[in-house]
Amino acid sequence: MRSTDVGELTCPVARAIGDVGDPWTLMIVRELFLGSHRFDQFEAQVRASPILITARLRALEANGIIAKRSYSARPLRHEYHLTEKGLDLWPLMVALKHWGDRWGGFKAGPPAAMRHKACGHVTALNLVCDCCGQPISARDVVIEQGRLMSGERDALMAEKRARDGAKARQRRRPAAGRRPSKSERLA
Amino acid sequence: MRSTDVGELTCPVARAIGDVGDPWTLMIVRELFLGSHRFDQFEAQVRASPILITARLRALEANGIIAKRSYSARPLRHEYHLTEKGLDLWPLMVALKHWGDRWGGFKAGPPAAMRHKACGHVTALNLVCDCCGQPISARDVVIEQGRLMSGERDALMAEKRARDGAKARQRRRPAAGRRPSKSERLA
DNA sequence: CCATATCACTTCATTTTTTGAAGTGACAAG
DNA sequence: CTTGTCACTTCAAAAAATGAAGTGATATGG
Repeated sequence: MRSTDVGELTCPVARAIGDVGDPWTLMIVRELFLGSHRFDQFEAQVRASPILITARLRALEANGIIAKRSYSARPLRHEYHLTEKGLDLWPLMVALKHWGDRWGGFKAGPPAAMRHKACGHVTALNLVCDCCGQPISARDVVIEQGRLMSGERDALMAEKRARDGAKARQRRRPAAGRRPSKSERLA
Repeated sequence: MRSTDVGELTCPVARAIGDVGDPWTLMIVRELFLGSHRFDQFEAQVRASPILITARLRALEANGIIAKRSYSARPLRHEYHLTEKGLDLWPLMVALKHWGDRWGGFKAGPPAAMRHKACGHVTALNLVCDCCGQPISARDVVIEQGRLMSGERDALMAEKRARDGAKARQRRRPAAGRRPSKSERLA
């Protein structure tokens, strides 16, 4: 399975990982939220080879996360901007920043801050329950998988068991034409 | 630059990406939050080759995100558990789930839900300002980069300009021993 | 005019990483 | 003593990434 194929799983987290769960893609999205829109800015800040940037920008565009906007007709040039789908990745960026701030080893404190326009204060990640407004973290919730998702997960484990069983059976009744084992090769 | 080297940048988001911004790593972290702890569960659910799983688990352990816990002495076997640092990735998972739920193309609604133990209700991502408690999204905040971070970013752009300038100068005063250009190769 | 610069890429040889299939070894259960 | 479980390792072949160079349209300054 390719890492881009994880998006085919019936799990929202896996779907998201399939679309944006790649380091360079995430770095480009970070750049977009920091206000970069042009190819050369991505090249300078993301520090990946141009062929990589091109490929990732095309994929992001194909997935509707960014859109090209022309800013010059002659020569034809465009900028890349986040769509609504792309802007909705903001909580993901905030979550990455929160974790990086806490565990990134910044002795002198966070290298950047987010100021809330409405109240004027510097703000940080604060996740609260949709319903009661209480702050929530991993231990405050239970995950309830729907039938589709749990069914798929059970099937994946069953498939693996079947594969492993078949492999063991074949080992005990070795057929012709297989790869010689290490001990056989050494003999 | 390697994608694992983005963690050397002075940006919390980049640091986080360097540690966990890889599809397989994210998938393993997802599994841990879904309650998987063993190698064969990762193999079945993440669907990556075992060598990949091994490499990622080792990296996660080296980074202090997971810890091995032995559950059987003979044969020696261990499970992998999230440390405090790992558990702090929960908001990241919630952010991925939120985005996947919304944009993953699930026509029949989210395949899984999070129930808040305290209030008993199904909850979803809800980011609020630390200070005033108002919901916040991308447009409600301004990013304020510290000198360290903005200085580094300016330096990166300056370096690129310098490289590009040198490249252009060399093209105009071509030296011996360089790679023949396409037109020269065709002639 | 013409050298220089900007911007958004493309090309390509070499390295690195990943895949997929098979193998290994310790042990447990029937 | 046969079958199965679990946690990996090995390896060749395929795919992806790196790093350096090249391209082409156009602007800008002298």
